[in-house]
This record gives sequence, structure tokens and C-alpha cells, in this order.
Amino acid sequence: MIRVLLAEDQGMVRGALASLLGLEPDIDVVAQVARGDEVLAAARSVDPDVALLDIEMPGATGLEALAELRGALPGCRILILTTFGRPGYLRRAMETGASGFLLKDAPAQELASAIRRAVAGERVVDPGLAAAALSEGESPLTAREHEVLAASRNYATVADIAGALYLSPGTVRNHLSSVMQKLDARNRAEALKFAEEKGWL
Amino acid sequence: MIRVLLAEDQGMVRGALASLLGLEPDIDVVAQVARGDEVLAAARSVDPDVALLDIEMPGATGLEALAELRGALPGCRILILTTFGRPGYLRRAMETGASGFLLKDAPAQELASAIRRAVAGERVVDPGLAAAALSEGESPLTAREHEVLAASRNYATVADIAGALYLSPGTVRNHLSSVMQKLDARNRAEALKFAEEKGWL
DNA sequence: GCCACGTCATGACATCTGTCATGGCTGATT
DNA sequence: AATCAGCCATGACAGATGTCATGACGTGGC
Repeated sequence: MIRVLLAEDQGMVRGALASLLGLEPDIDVVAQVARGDEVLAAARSVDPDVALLDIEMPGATGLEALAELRGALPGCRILILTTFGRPGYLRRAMETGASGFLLKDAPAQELASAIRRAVAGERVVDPGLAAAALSEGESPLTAREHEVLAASRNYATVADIAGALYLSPGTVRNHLSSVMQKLDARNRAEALKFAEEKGWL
Repeated sequence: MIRVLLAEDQGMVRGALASLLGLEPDIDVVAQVARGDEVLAAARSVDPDVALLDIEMPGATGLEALAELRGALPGCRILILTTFGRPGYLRRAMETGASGFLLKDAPAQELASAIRRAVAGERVVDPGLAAAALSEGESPLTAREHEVLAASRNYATVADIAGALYLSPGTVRNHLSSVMQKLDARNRAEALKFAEEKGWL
């Protein structure tokens, strides 16, 4: 019997996935959590064979929960299940030790088979997505550029960003300019769009 | 037996919801589609009692499919199931004749009961979301302002927007200026963010 | 007929943005 | 010691953006 922990914030989807897995005779959903920061405690208490983690969750992302789990329960296989086939997500997940990366777009039957393959020690990745990840590669941005770009999502003007990061407005503009050149964008907004599409956030 | 049509683009979620509904003795999922523009044809062929529609789908949105269905199969109850509790979505859905509006955040058990209540003629809406919709009201934007703002998602510069809509750059700036004042935004980007959060798109 | 409103447009203005050159500082590499 | 990349900052410049006044046109309501 394969013991599965299920982490997914949307109640409807979580319940539905549980019922889907409940149809499998060799799979048992032993824990369900709705927040990223509840994954570790739940996993410690039930010691699952496989953890199925959504990425977008309150508290902590699935990728953060993945890192915690790897440290605390090295024997537990981890599958990431997400809406977005962002190559950056895939790369980070696999580098952090995930056993697989599933898209919610994939057919429902693949879920159970992915779990069985993960338990058998295989790594499960959508082939097309893997190719995209390799071709698109990592973010070309430096840590600071990444930070400034991320802050520009929440603050409307350069002055606001500068205030939030304790930088001079000129520095913020320089960083953003560098970001735009690297991403071949004509705009802060366009740069943001491109970075989000690639999963670099 | 309640005959249900299920429209949801993500295969994993669609299959999971189907299995969830399959547990209910009085509910039968008689059709599944992955695209908004396949809803009508499928509904015509199986004549379901209830159509469960996701909003975000390729081909046509759930709200568009809703409008088609109301015209073609007036007896069919329609439930909207979506990730985003945007008051604008809710308002449009209910005005177009939906029997209910469910959030994927809600507990899984609510799905079956919502379907039964819809069949019984009730209208099913999350109380908190309904209150938010009433308080936030409708979009204050005119049709043209709305259109220009929407176009600014896809085009980076004023010149691009103007070209796409066959307007002069000055006119586009005027419309956007008016939008920003109405939404109390300091930016095109901020205005876009606000409008998206409210579901005015 | 008059008025309000939405649409489209132009021109002028102030401000914001993005680019570039330049320079100082740090830490890592050679 | 010398070099390089990243980080921070400043100043100057061009171009984009947002605001405002103004005016034309059509529609619909009173």
C-alpha cells in the first residue's frame, strides 16, 4: 500500500484528487493539508511514501515545502503538481530533489502511474516540458535584479520600489534597465510579463 | 439520476472532479469537455440536467459558454466553478442566468450539494463573495476605456495599443488617463492590476 | 432645442522612465 | 597585485507617459 500525503490549497481540487486516488486499490491518501507550512508537520506525523505538492499555496510554496521535506524525510518521494509549466519551476524542483513534476493539464490517469513510478525510483517528467526547460535555461538575472523586478510587481513607481528596498531611485532604474536589456523587453511591465512566463518570477 | 456535464480544461482536475462526483449515488457525469467552445455541442448531444463550467478555458470562457447554453438549452441548470472569486465574474454569471457560482477554494463536499440544490431550483452562491460583489459593484469604466485597458495587457507601448485599436496615440492616452483616475491608480500597470483584481478585466 | 455623455483628436506641459557614461566599493578569481 | 563581476550611486539626456484644456461629432434623454 502506497501512503500518500496530499498538499493542495483549493479544497475542491484537493478533495477531488483524494477521491481520484481513492479509486486506486494500492494507493492510500493518509494526510491532506491546505497550506505549504503545514506539510512538514503532517509528513512527520504520518511518514508517507509519497508527497504530492501543489506549488501555489499559502504559507509556503510547494518548492519551499519540497526543500524542507528533503531534509527531514529523505526517504519520502516528492511529486510536484502544478498548473504552470514554467521551466524555472521544473528546474528548481528537480534540482531540489523532486521525483517528478506533473502538470494539472495532463490526463487524470497519469497521476496514479506517476506515483507508482516515483515509488519505484523513477523520475517522472513531462517530456515536452523537460525539453523546454533545457532550452530556456536559467534566469540571466542577478540576485539584486531579480529582487528589484519582483518588487516592481507590488510597487507602482520607481520611487516606491526604491523606498521599499532602501535604494536610490537611480539605482533602481539602472537595475531595471539591465533587466530589460537581458530580457529584451521595452518596458518594466513587459519585462515582468516575460519573467513570469518563464517562471523566474 | 442527475445528469452532469463537466467542462474544465485541466485534465487532472477534470478527471478528479469526475471521480468525486462518481462517488455520489444520484449523480452521473455524462459528458466531459476540455474547451469552452465544445460545451454547446456536447450539451446538445447529451442534454444534461446540470452543466458545471470552469471560467478559464481555451476556445471560449465559461461565461461565454454559459450565455450560449442559456439560449440553446434553457432547462439546463448551470454552475460556474472557478479559482477566482472576482466579484465581476460573479455578477456577470448571475446576470447571464447561472444557477450558482462555486469557488475551487470551497470544501469538496459542497460540490455535490450545490448540484442538488441547483436542480431543486435554488441559486447557490458563496455568501461572503456575494457581499463583496454587491459592495464593489460594477466597473466604472466605459466600453472604450475597458477595451483600451484590456489591450494594454498585450501591447507594451501607447503606440502599439493605438495601432491595434486604430486610434491616435493621444486618444489612447486620454482613455488611459481617465481609467487611472476612475480606478485611483498612478499607472497603467497599477490600473491593470486593480481592474484584474476586481474581475473587470 | 438643449444638455449630458461618450468618443476621437490635437497641442502643451510636467513628470516619469529608460539609457548611458562615470566612478567608488566589495568579494572572488587569477 | 591585478582583474572582473556585482552592487550602489550620480548626473545628463531623450523619449514615453500622464494631465489638462479645448474642440468636433454623434446619440439619447428631458
